[in-house]
Amino acid sequence: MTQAIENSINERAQHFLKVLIERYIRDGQPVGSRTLARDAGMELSPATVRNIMSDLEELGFVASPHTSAGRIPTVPGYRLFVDSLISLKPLAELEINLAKEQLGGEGGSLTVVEAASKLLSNLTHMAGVVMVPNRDIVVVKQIEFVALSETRVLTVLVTSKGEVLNRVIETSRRFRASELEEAGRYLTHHFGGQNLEEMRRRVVREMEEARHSMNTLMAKMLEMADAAIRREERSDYVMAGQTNLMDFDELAQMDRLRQLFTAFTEKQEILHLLDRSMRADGIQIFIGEESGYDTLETCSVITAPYQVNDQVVGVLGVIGPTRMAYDRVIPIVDITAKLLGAALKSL
Amino acid sequence: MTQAIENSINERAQHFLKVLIERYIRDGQPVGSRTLARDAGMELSPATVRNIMSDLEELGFVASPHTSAGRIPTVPGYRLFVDSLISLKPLAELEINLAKEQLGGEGGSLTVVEAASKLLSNLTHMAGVVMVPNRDIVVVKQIEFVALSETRVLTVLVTSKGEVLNRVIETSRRFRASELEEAGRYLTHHFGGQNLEEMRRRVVREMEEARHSMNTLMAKMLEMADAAIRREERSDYVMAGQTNLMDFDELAQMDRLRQLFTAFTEKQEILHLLDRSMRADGIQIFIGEESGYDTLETCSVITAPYQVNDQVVGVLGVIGPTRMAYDRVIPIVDITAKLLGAALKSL
DNA sequence: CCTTAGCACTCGGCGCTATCGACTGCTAAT
DNA sequence: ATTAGCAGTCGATAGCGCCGAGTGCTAAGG
Repeated sequence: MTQAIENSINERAQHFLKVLIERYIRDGQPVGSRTLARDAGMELSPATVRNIMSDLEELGFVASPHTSAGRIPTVPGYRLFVDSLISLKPLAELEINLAKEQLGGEGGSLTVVEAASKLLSNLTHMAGVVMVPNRDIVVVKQIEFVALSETRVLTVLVTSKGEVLNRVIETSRRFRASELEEAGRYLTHHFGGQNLEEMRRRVVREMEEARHSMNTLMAKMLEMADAAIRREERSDYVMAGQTNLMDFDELAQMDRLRQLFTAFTEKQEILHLLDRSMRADGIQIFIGEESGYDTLETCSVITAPYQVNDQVVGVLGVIGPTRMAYDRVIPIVDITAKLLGAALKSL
Repeated sequence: MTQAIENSINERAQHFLKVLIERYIRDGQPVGSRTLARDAGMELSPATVRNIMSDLEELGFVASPHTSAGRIPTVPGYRLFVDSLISLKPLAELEINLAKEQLGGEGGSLTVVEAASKLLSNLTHMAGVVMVPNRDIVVVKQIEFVALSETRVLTVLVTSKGEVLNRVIETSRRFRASELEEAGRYLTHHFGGQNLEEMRRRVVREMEEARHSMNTLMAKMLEMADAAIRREERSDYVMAGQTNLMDFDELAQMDRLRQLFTAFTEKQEILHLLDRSMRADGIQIFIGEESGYDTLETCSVITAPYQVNDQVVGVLGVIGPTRMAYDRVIPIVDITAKLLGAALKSL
């Protein structure tokens, strides 16, 4: 289908579309036929360009804000651009080194995920976001129980990523330290190496069995483990540089901006989007309305999954105005994903 | 000093200042002599009011944006208002019940601190903020070490609030499980019941001693405990309703707004302010420039410490434009602080 | 048939002007 | 001390004309 459209538009028109979009991304103003004729590098008069523009408009790749203004790209225009016209700009040596440095060393108290998020926002001057691995991926390494008081037990789940999930649980009966210890050993042995999802399923099943066999200790322990898992059920993300978005004219209207920032704190919509693009492989680009969320109407989102040992463990990306320097941002997202994967592996 | 100024301004003028501020807070527009004469309820002509206004302006309590506009309150004007003129509006029964409800039950997955923050922002339509207890106050209850791998040990610090601070630490040598266990028991016995600050000091001292006595195990354990404490060195806050601030005209300029939101994510300035007001007792009000931070120039901050068992454990508050309904917000902050204290006690 | 010059037309942006309305400050009378 | 009256200030709004950028269309030329 896209093929059909692409065919219906000749080489020259595509070239003009490309130049137009590049120019618009730079200046942010509608591009007129005169400017375009000059920029395109072909010896064509503005009048001819006007005819081409008319065709492009007919096909829906460009539009004009009003009769006597130049043309600006539409969403399908951007789409065609990023899919087949764009020439990506490789990162400068300097930038790559900077990136490696920031993700490599134990950058102060920042986690590597936070560092990646900041890195994205710094390099792009937009908002950077990194989704942290969720329970489908996180593998349980160890389970411990620690008695806090007569009726309160702390459940500690240690994951393969060195993260620690903990939860305080009220219990109806009192446990001896040795009981807790044994339970921890048992569960670690039993569930170690499974991801949270698998573990959750097994725990539920065994809870059933334990109930029948009237093994109170084990039933209670399973219940506690279950509670600790539930807490981490939903995945989460780390964001940086939101305020960068305030500098873009296209987001200067308060209501838009407010919607956007509300979405950032509510998190669900963004999470859905990130989740979707984790399942797909490779770089994903959502331009304006394509994402399907009203709040992102005037924004584009560029994402890339990152992997450790050939397994996708999360996704990161950048959020900015539809009019963004795709040629620069795409490589940035791409490389950051690779570097983050490498950094995580080395942990 | 304040007394002197207050004396220099007679009862009637104060009344007019009060009415002016109330009116300005409602409408957001400069108040003219005609309106004020009507609102004040005294049988005085606009001309007389103008004379009074002139006096108030001379004293610096009001100012006019330009020659032919009415008057608006200055920071000293607001100060006098909140200090001695204001008539606080008690919360409606309904609102109090709502508040109790939201802070009482285990509101879903929200911590009570998050709930309080949201409550503040909902009731005031501004930004709510709750600072969580820091290491001066948090008391250590228990210390545990869990071996993760040959060279990595998880340090778990359990606090009196049921919070769990943990940190993964690289070690140079390998420990047996029994060693870790014993170390945990020893440290718990030794440092349990102390707050983080005390504990930190002792740990540092004992680290010195241990080094001399060449007790490697103990030295290493102390070092790990120290690392875990350091991580929690800085206090933190939870914020809600930041986006509410986008609706206020006085914050509609992007650069202001950006500064403000940057301050929210950077956190230090806000933390300083909150920290200051935790040391003071009772409700604190910072009007505009009074806070001492440029970013809060057009904002006011109202804070109240909250306590558990007669000991102040944290502080909460509201951030909004200088022109806010102080008469409503002050009681809201006050009551929320009390309710949060109560809610924490019941945990 | 594609390209191009020419031309009429559109429309946003800018600056200028006039008007209106809400105030003030001052003065003089009560 | 209070007040009416009055001149004056200033922001906000609307109207007007002009400029410039850019378009679409038409007709002529390669």
